[in-house]
Amino acid sequence: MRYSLRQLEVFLATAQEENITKAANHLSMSQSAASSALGELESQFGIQLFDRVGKKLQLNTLGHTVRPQAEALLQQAAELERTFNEQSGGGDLTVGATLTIGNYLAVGIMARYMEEYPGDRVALEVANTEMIAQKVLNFDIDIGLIEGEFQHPDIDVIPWCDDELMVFCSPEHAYTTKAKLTKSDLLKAQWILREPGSGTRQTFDRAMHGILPNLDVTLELQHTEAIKRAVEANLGIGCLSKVALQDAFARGSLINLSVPQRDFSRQFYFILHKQKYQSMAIARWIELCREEEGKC
DNA sequence: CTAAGCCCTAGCGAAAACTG
DNA sequence: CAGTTTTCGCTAGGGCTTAG
Repeated sequence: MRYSLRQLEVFLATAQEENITKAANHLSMSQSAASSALGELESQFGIQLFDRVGKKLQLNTLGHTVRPQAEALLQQAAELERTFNEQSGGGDLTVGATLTIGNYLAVGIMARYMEEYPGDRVALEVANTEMIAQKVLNFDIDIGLIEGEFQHPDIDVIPWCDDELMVFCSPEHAYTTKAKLTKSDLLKAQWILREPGSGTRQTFDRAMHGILPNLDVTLELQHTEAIKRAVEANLGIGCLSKVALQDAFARGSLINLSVPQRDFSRQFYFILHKQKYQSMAIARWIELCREEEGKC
């Protein structure tokens, strides 16, 4: 073997940081050792994996090509190591999720995962779809959980479960007496919604096709809990995913309103880097998500 | 089979070289 | 000049070879 796993670690850390010093810190080694490990790997095969542009190390075409393979190889090596250690658990996992999924679904799944594999850590990063996808592409996270459509040539998008937005109001609101809301009810209402660009808002806008510009949006908030509080205070009516509302409906602090003529359905998806090695940890995580599907 | 010696590799710190 | 990478000399540890 003309290269070592350590050299690959240095290569990947450098690819991620675009900086040998930071990569060395990341790996808890001296900068010179990292530099020589990378230099060794390149000189061993007479290749260059980075373009040295001034002070920056930028991944070149060859570097981009081998990065996913190196990533996969190290993942497998880590798994093999775990097997040697007779810890047949899942392994550490970094999950990215959008706000709704992160707050209402992912935490429960994390708890089950960590209960199953007490030694393993799961890190959860909550961000918008765009950020999650970027982190998947950069191998920063192992798997992304997103709401709404997404497409990228390097990303596999796998449907997870169906979701639905629900319109709701406070128990004191005049609409609680209505069996169903009509178009004019929707137009007369004061809306409290998620901010534009969020997956929830995308679905809402799509559902309100035709009357969207005429809706009275009084408040746009980035947090689902804040929206629920505002609606509870009877500042207007809201529209959020059913997973965020089940508790409040059960308690009676919020009331579900029927809007039969509008399609509020959507889907949650897994997103994975096409070239990333599918570790046992990822496979188990997906399994647990599928088992949790009933709660969506 | 074991122990001693040799060699190789990875890592470190310091200094040089390079760039913006 | 400051920040970063590369190079150099040195050390420690591990693995391989060989003599007994």
